[in-house]
Amino acid sequence: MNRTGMTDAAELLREHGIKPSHQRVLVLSYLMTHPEHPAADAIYRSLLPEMASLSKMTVYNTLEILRKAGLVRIVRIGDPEARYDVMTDDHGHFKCEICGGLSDFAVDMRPLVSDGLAGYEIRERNVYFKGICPGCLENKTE
Amino acid sequence: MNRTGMTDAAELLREHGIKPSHQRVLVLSYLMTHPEHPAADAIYRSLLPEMASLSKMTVYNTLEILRKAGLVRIVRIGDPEARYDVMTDDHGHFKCEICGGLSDFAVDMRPLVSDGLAGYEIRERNVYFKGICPGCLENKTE
DNA sequence: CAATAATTTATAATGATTATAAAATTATAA
DNA sequence: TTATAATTTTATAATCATTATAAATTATTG
Repeated sequence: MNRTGMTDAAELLREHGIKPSHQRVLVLSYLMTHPEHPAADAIYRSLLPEMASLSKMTVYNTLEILRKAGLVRIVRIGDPEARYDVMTDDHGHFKCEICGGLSDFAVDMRPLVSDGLAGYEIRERNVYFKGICPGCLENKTE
Repeated sequence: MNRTGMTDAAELLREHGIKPSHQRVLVLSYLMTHPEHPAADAIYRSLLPEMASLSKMTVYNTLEILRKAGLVRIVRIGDPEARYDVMTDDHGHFKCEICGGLSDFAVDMRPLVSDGLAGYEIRERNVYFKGICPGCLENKTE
């Protein structure tokens, strides 16, 4: 056991039956330490300095493996590109329509379960709001 | 005033300052009468028999105009393609991971507003669940 | 009707993602 | 260890929804 993001990620991969290759550990630990929900391309570009041989295809492959294992979730709000979110407790996403920024907010999803879904097997609950973030609101009034 | 979907759509467009061209009325009334949240291409293909000259570009243009006017909302869950939803009261979307079907369910979004969003201007609230619909659950156990 | 603006259309371009297969790495067995 | 097989990574090309552009059509106004 170790306190660095790196080995935590490796352990997490092993726990989910995924071989912790160098590239996979890089991708997962990047997601674990970057809460801004990066897109595949952003992850790729950020890791390139650390690993020049990295291919974007590997990033896509890894993200798909992580998604299937339930370790990450895809956040798709408005933009054409998918953004990735390490699975933690239920939380909502706020997308600013001006700066495009994506932030988390706490949300209790239990009261959402409605009678309209009797007979459905719910596997994932997502909440996202759109609007304007405090920073952009400030710029508008200036 | 008239009871057909057609003229209702035309009126709705006028109320929102959008000139109700034949193609725009077709697209909007199609959305109003088809609750399955069709994608742009599905709308296009469905309307082609009615209007052979229709271009897919017009469908995209119209959907963007409707979205800007707040008449429709984009639903993007998992798939690469956007699906469109006429704006009604707040409701959630359930996406079946097996058949891909999209259905609505009632949801009260008011209790969702969390203290974490103080200072944010919320313009749109979305809730979507993923899982397996009753039909696909039945097929699995057979 | 003529002139101008708005809308629609056809076509090409973009860009994120996926498919494919070759190369490299890692695991397995002799 | 060495050969072989399996897995993973990589490079390249293909796909597909969407957007850009500009020409053609339609509507509007003087």
